[in-house]
Amino acid sequence: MKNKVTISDVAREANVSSQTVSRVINRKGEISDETRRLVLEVIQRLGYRPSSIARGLATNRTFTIGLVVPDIANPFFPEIARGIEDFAWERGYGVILCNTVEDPAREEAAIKSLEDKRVDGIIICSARLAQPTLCDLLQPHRAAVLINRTVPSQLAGVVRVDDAYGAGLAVNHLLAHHRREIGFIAGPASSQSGVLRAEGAQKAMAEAGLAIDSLRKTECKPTHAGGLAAARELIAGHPEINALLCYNDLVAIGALQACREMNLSVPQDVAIVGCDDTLLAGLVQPALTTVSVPKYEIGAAAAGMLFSRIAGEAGRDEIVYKPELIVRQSTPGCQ
Amino acid sequence: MKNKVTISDVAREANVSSQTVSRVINRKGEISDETRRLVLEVIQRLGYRPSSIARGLATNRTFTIGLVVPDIANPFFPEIARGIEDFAWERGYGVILCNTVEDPAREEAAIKSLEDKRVDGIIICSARLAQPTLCDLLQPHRAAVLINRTVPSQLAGVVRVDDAYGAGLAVNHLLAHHRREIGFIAGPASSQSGVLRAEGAQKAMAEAGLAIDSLRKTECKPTHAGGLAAARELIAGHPEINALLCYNDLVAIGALQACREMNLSVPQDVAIVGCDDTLLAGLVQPALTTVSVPKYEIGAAAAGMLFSRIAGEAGRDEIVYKPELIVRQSTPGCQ
DNA sequence: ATCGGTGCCGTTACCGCTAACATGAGCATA
DNA sequence: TATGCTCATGTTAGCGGTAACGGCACCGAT
Repeated sequence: MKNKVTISDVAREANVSSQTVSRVINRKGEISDETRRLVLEVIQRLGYRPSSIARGLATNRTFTIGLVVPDIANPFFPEIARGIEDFAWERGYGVILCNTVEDPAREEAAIKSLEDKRVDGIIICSARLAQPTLCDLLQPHRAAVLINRTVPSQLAGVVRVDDAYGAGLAVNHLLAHHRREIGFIAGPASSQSGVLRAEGAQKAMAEAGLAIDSLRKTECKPTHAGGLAAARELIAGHPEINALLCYNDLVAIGALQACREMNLSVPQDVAIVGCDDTLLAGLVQPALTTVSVPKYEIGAAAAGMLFSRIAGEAGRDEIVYKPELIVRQSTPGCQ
Repeated sequence: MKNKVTISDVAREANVSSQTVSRVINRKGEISDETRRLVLEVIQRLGYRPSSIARGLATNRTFTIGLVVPDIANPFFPEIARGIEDFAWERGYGVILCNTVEDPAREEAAIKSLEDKRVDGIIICSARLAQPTLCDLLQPHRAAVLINRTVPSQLAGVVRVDDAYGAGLAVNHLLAHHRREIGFIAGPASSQSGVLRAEGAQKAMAEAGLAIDSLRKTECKPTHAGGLAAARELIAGHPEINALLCYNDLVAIGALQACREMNLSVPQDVAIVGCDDTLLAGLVQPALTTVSVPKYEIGAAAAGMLFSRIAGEAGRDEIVYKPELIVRQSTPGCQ
């Protein structure tokens, strides 16, 4: 690596002050065409690239945002990340990616480390931290947006899916096909989405005149393996179950596998509903009925909201997407 | 956002010089226990967090690396990204993620923007740029590692899969089951992996005494849709085809769908082999025979190599993983 | 008494850039 | 001629840290 060309090198070579060079780069203030051309030529010739870190120190802006996700290998998140990154890229922003691997300590450390890096804002997907901790961590950031997690709006904007509604859609679909013994594999207890979906499901059950505790519920890791284990256990404990509502598609696919192992056919013996409509859902056999959410759009919306907040503009501080039920082969009613 | 606490604030409050505070933070030089305790207490009390950007300017190190991938939404990359991020995280490094969306101009711009951000090193997955351009872009970086792309070793380390070998495995498997009319859906022409796999496949064909041009080859985007379109076309043009070797699992799943549309049964009429062994491969129906590569390990190895190069240590500058053929239901021979 | 070491800490200068103010030329106006 | 404006550029002083060096007290050895 050669020594980097600095702005003073350019200034010296072009025989102007470095302030003039700075003005040319940032298109600020008045510059004669002649000087501008000269400076640009020298920049080109020397291959000068301004240090965004020095600039960041001087301006207190880094043109970088932080993105915190539980696990980018979970197919729910890459599309969101794409939505965010595309939006940010167009505006000249970079994105620092942090995985928390479902570990609250790492989540906390990640948010702090982004603070150290002086990012202009952060987006946290599916935060798992307790509310007071989360608020404390959000506080020092210039701007923040949460995805699928709520928090007082002066601390962060929120982009979320109406999880309760989505769960209601799924439950009503199952009830309509006479599946009343519904098991709910709820994902991590720390997931707000999981909690809201449980509430939505229970509400739908209640509205159908069923006892609220008629929903068999269990927790699990939001992975294929987690779903497999949870489904085995839930079905073993409640053999009457004829439908499973799952935290996400991965969990649902784990449940699918559990059914296969137990010689239960899907959807005849057990109907299965996933969540998120990831690529997987349409590809497994039987194809998964799932509650679909617009992942890329959520990412883009979150980025948009973050930039508004960075700019200090007052805008909407909550965007709610209505999910949609995609009926496929893992539940009855698919023609 | 409150004003950030600076090192001078801490110094003033603790009644020492900021240099002393710096020494405490960085565990450099000799500090009396008493002073250390005092300083740490003040840091704690004031909630001081050193600005890594100011530090970066002073030390010329940012503790940040760049990661360039074609598309994080392609299931091949998130696991690699996880391998990299985990490794980096443990060493106190952050990762800036850039998607190129298969656009060479964006790839180029991304590599330059990472240079501007003064990352300590970059990892580029599946670079699609032409060799001279790529080399020019690598040059100014302190350290670089490429995944599945080769380049002179003083410019970058390389972690790759032996693609030719993997393609050979797949072809030999097909030939062993009397599939000689093999179509190859090669992915983007700019993908070095695609090119190497084609060579490996052709070599295996030749070794079996078949004409080298007996491999029907076509290009496509590395996506589900790309595979679907390419398979339709290839099969329509060559109805004798009884096996398809695909660029990756997504493409293979597209091909699977094309076969379904054309009423060709898999594997009886057409055998299909994917590549990468992503989560999808085991979940689709029929489950996909695929050439498996250790994605997480590749990511971790690339990060390890990058840190060695950042530290200026001479180490191995090429690591090659041998892929493995996972036989599932989309080809004959799965019991 | 002098010297050299070492433990502890402060001072100064700079990293590469920009904000804010200063300067000076040229020109129209009073 | 003096005044005030605009335009184009230079100068100064940081942003928040660290590197490099310097200073001083205290100690044992000569």
